[in-house]
Amino acid sequence: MEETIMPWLGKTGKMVHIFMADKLKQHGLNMSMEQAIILKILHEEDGLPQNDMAIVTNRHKATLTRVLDTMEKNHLVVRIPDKEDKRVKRVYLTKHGRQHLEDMRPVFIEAADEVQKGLTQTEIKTLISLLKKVQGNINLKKLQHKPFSICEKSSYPF
Amino acid sequence: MEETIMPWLGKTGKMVHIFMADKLKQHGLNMSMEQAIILKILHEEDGLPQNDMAIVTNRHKATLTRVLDTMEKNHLVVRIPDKEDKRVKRVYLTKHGRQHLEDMRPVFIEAADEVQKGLTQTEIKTLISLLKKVQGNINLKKLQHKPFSICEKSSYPF
DNA sequence: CCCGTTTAGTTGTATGTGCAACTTTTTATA
DNA sequence: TATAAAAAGTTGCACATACAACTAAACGGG
Repeated sequence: MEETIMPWLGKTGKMVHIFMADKLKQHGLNMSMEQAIILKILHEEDGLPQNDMAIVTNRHKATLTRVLDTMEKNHLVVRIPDKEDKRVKRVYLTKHGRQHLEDMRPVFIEAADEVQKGLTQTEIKTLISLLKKVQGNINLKKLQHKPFSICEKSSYPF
Repeated sequence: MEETIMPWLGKTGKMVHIFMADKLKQHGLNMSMEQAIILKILHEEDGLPQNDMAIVTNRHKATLTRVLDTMEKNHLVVRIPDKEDKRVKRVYLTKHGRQHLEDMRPVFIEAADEVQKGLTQTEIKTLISLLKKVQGNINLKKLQHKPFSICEKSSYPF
């Protein structure tokens, strides 16, 4: 009666995050989930401006600055200034970053199988549909200054 | 066909977190979601050992140490050594912490209404049921050394 | 009862996170 | 066109997070 979805969404999301981060480590992939997400975003659309990446990943632009600092230090991505707009820096995958993404793929497929164990295809579709509905209700004005179609992307690897 | 629930769980959880944190700030409540969660846990069972709190909240015990440092500094909780087991510190709500919890209640109720807008009672029940099923599949060995019934608690305010 | 193992909690280190304040560049408007 | 406003990115700061290594206490098998 009184129960809301809030605690379940929050806790499940956190559990998935920890579970995936642990999977990466178990497979010897020295990479945080945050970095994995960024690799995946760039795999779908290389050369995004940092600000767009912040919106897609629901992170503050200052956070992106520092995560990208680390990733650039580790040669996973490169920042290249835009020629049209000198304020913008576009982020590109390196060959090294592409390789890491490839190495992660089987890990995430295995993880998804494990998490979805016992769920029917119908249940999976229902769950995704309900989560989409919830996302539609959440208006994050602070992060999403512009109505980007990009905002609807999944921002999670595989 | 190929689509998995992973990205939706991850992104929705993150969006809910940001949304709630922003709500707290909008209402002038100077408190992180992490601290709000801890207040709620203690409201349900005061005097938990730190290690149990780490398990309930899916956080590393070292993380708990530092969040509790901040909260104790702000007089929201107190740590009291257990008399039976001198290793254990039990955490209790202060009157100030209880007041903050009371102040947060209407904010979270408002937030839940907003997030659940357009969902029927049946859909809400279905969503929660599916999320429970998913949680059952996720075995976080690293954090949950012992089989605590407490692990199944919601660990999210209201 | 002793000694190795386990458990609770803390600390060092590195990264992730958000906010405010800042610089540089672009855009809008008077 | 000049100037104000907005936008992209960075930096200082405070807090959150995980892991490894540590201390202290409890446990357990001889």
